[in-house]
Amino acid sequence: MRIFNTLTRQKEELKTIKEGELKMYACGPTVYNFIHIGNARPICVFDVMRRYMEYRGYKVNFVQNFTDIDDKIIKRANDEGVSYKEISEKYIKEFWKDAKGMNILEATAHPKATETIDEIISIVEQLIEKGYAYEIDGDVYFSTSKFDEYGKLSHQPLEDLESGARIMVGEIKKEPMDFSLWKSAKPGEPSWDSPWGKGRPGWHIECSAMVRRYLGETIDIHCGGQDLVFPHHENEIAQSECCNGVPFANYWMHNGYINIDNVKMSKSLGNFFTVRDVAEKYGYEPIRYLMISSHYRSPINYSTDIIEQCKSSLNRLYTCRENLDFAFENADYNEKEDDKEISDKLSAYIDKFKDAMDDDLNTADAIGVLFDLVKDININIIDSKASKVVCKCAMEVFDELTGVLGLIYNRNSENIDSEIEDLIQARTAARAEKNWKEADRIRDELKDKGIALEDTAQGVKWHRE
RNA sequence: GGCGCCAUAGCCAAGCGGUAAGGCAGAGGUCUGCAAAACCUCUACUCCCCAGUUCAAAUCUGGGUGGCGCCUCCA
Repeated sequence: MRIFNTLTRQKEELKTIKEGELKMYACGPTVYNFIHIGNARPICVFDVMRRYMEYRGYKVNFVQNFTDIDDKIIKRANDEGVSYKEISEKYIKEFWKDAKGMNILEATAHPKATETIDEIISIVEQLIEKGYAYEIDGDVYFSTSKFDEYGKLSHQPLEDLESGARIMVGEIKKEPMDFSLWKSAKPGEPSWDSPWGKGRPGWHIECSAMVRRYLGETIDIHCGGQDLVFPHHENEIAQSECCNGVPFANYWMHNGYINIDNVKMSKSLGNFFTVRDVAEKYGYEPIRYLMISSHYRSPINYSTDIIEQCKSSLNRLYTCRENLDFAFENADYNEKEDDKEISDKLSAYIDKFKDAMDDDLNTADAIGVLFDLVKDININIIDSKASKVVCKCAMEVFDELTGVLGLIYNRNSENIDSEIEDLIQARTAARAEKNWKEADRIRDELKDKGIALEDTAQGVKWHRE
């Protein structure tokens, strides 16, 4: 497998530290609001990465954090007159509702910043001890000029970064690019005891601490959105490598943005759509589909048009899978002469799929393979009355590939109500009598109940809309 | 100013040196009592423009044009 490494700006063969094992970390959301679809991108993309690596036989140790203490959370808590914890817990719960909706698998661990305070303090102490950090009135800063390699991820020398640096009001630090490791508590703010008095962690240090605690000093892949390259990931490297004296992450994967009218979607710009709102209108499945329908490093321009197209595309996949079930039920058990030939042909799609995924997680190409498979299934299985053996094989290949992408997960497998069953039977009877008017009336009635019917040579097929 | 990215049909999107995948939408047809689904055919002589390299370029090089991002919290 080759992946594009932001550190070297090229595609590299992925070699994990320990053969057959993968340690990956992805920066998670700051939980002060519902997630927007820009946040959904890394969540979906790296979920696919994790699924694919597991599919390829890796034991994946995947950690994704929650930033549950931060200026924005505190502000929101103050605005609503509740504790910061009420805010963070509420939005972690909402996060999971959306994540489950998008078929995101739980990572190995989902640590919270506030539960990693001791590890954070330990790293800050070590950084001060080694001369990389300094304390001023209860605040602790990292001294960027002490780390020669600062800027290696964003490929920007420190001097260039400095020219654009700003100093926030109230910050007292030695140099403009120095960043906060520990913030002293202002009156009324939540705080933790530390060697520098009461305070709370800076943003960047959390990830360094959670990586070290849950994955160790060096990990295989660190993932996140492109907007985290600088300063967040740059700072994580500085902290971790200065503290631990070993490389922090061997590979860095960064996903592209979701744009609105070609402009980056972000909470600060206010041009965002929450996952919840989009899901309520179109369902969660098209959101996931959208995220993996183009290469993870390319920008995606979001619009209602696009999400509707995704929904239609997904329908083709769902229909195929349903037809496959129907074909299997109605197939005869007898094996046929060309069964093996068809099965081998179907299996060939797996290799094509892997080729696409091995090339820097080319999910767009992989989806293309999936649609080729669908066409093949439609022609050679569903329309050709294939044997049960072949139907089964097609189902396995289909489920295997869609499973890696996490697609096709909300299938209606629940039993049909007896009332609806009666209606379908009544309609079948009407059709037998060529009473088309009554048959169509029942079909319309079922449609109103959300049940769509299809008359096939093998009988009536139904699905929920 | 520094560092990058992108430009492929009406829309979305692969391809990254060997003669334009796939999906959505649209048109016609097959099947059907009518539908639906599926299938078949059609929909980019060409990949923003101009040079160059090459037997061969959407793919490489140079120069334009247009759009975007990071350098401030952000996925």
